[in-house]
Amino acid sequence: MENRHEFIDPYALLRTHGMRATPQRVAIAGILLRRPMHVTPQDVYETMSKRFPSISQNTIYLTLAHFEEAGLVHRFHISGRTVFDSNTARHDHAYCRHCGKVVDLPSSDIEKIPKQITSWKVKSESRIWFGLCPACKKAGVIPG
Amino acid sequence: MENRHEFIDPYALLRTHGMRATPQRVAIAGILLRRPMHVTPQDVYETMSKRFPSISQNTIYLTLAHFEEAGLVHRFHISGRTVFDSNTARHDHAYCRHCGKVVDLPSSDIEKIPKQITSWKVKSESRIWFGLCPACKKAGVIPG
DNA sequence: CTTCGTGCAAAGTTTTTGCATATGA
DNA sequence: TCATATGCAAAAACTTTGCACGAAG
Repeated sequence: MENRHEFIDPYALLRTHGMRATPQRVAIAGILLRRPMHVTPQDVYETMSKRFPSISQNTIYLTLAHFEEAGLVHRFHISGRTVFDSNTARHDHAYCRHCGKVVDLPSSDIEKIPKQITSWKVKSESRIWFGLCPACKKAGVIPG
Repeated sequence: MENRHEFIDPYALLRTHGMRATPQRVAIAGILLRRPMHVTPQDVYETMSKRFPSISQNTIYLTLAHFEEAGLVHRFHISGRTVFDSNTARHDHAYCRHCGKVVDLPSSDIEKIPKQITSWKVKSESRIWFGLCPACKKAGVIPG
């Protein structure tokens, strides 16, 4: 979160962003504070269910949306899946078509906005490389 | 389809790609042959339903998958939606966060594959610019 | 005490699957 | 004829919504 890899107290982080620090949120923040930094809502739900067996999907989605709004995570989409990324700095991604692994890459050189959309209000840009990660490549997997 | 803007006989196109030319497929090919070139499965379903009231989602999905496999269209994802693109040449996209409009852009300069993924088998790359199209920008819309 | 978060349950979307019938080549 | 497409129906996966209770501040 916020690209800090050192320890951050989830409770304090929530409070400084004006969010109530419930046990569920502290736990979700704890997940997002560590690597891997790319999780789907389902990933979070499964992890959280171990510690909070009665937690609801609703709580996961609402909490992730709050975190996003507070700027603590970024939401993006790869291959139809929603992914939350605790690395909020501008960067590109590589995505393994077989195992779904996501890897951060430095952002491409900033290029000027294409002339076709100079009349747009451009907010962001995303670049994704698709392929097979070394493990899946080695396994000879032939993805769809 | 195949970046041809001139008229192409959907029937012949299907046959030359080894696909049976059913009325449904001919009609779907007809949709994809014209602009706008970006459609979701739901778009296709709604359009097709007018002419084939009993057509099923199943047929839409299977047909689009066949077209994709034949190389007649490309499938990609923007903001969590599946989009089929009849422009199969390499290119980038701009996406309006408010109205969902998709615009083709020339592809970015081909850059060398990032060194972090030189051990991957890279298959493709996608770049999307997000923002507000001129109409939505003018309307003062403030998207999420 | 008051607001906000949570759990529960239901519904909405999108996509996939299974199978019997229909049809193009 | 016969492999393949289609329609129908159900299921699966993901996400959103509404509401009453409970907990944080």
